[in-house]
Amino acid sequence: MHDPALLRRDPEEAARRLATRGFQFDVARFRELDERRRQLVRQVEELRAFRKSESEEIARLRRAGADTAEREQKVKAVGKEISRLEDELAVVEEEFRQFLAGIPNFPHESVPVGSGEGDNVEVRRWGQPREFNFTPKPHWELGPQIGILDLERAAKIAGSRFAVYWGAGALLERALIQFMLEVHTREHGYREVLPPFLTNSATLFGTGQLPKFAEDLFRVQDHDLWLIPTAEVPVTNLYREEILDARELPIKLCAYSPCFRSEAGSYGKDIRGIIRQHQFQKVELVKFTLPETSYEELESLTRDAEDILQRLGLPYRTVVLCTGDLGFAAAKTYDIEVWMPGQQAYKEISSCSNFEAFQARRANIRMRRPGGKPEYLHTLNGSGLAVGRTWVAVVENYQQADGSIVIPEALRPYMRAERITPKGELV
RNA sequence: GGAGAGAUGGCCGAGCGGUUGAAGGCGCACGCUUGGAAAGCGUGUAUAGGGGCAAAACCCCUAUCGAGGGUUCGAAUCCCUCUCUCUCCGCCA
Repeated sequence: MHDPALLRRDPEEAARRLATRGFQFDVARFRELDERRRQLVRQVEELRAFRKSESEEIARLRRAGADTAEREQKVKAVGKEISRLEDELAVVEEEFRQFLAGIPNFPHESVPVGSGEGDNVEVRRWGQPREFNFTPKPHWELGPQIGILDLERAAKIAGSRFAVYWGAGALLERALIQFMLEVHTREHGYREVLPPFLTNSATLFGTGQLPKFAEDLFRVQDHDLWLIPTAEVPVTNLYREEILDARELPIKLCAYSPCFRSEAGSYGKDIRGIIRQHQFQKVELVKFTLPETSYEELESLTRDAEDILQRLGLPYRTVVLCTGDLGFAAAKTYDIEVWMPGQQAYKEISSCSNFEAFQARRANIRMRRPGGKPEYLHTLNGSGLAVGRTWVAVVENYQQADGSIVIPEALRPYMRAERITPKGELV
């Protein structure tokens, strides 16, 4: 959500900035709604001021014993006019609100201009993809082969885009969650939080999923409740409608949660394996920061996510998304892509974004500096990391010719094993 | 799920349908006092929208006492609906 005053000051500039990300901002429509709204507000307020003073006058006259019937009639008529205008204003305000809510965030000036994925820019690369002396298998072959991943039974009990993990596969998932949370809480300074996995629609509005992207979500029947698509949603909204003490910023939170996505409109994409699921697990990093430090914090948040891959010895590259590939609420986003040898491709495993005040304004999250007025703070988040995809990366990168999987050093304390055998056993 | 009680400013807590945006207290800020501090005294201390302005300071207006609606010339105060919290009962991991 944008500040209407800012848009009013220079709508053409706003339109120009939004055009870089492929959004057409209707300047005339904005002007019309804004004008109309302010005009109605003025009228209503003038009438209310009149009614207020007249009512006080009536009270005075009554105490003095005078007849006030005539004045009362007059004020009554004004009251009718007020409610008529109020109804009209409510319609205009709702229209204005919806119009504003549908405008995506401005890209930050450092974001490369481009029209889509192809224009994203690689900013760094870490690790050498391993040389295999055999042809590495994709996880959807290796996993079922050694009995740690079962997509057929998942389809039976839930449908496509679900997975069942057996034995060492389930443990690997659990160990990854534990490992990530431990590193972020004990070494990167995040506070762990375990939020609800269902939220109401006001919460989803705050982070920008609603009203525009309802079709990407699962909704609970007969309740105002939705399955969260990411822990970003409940965690960012923890401080909705609150004013935080600026001296306590930055606030750094991390949260494990399952994530649920309908994946409507991604029918052809990633149909094999578990890269794109209706349900997956993720450890999320969320920050609340001062406006002047949010870009530094974006850098360190991205590094915190990358650190997990480095500790696991998984090669990756980091790209900055171009204006055309940016998500609705983001001003700048880094994607971290991990090397998947079975697919011979880098695959997104984390997305780290600075939303500046865009979410804060929607969710009304503010902070106050000592002695100052409330100001909107900046919100950021990133995956640290997507657990299911990390599972895939470990399986594909650490597979051996015989079908066994070497467990990365960093995970061994959590799995109490060094290897998953070709039969899916832990040794 | 059933019955009852409640929701007021950063916090606690008053509040006859009419100068109540809201008493009082606490907290906080500034000043006086002090060698310094405490105590004491004084002053101040919500947010949003609109207007005066192109802005800031400042001034004016309007709204807000859980949310929405209603009654009334006028609602924190009366009525209705909803949400949340607490207590008891039932059910349950």
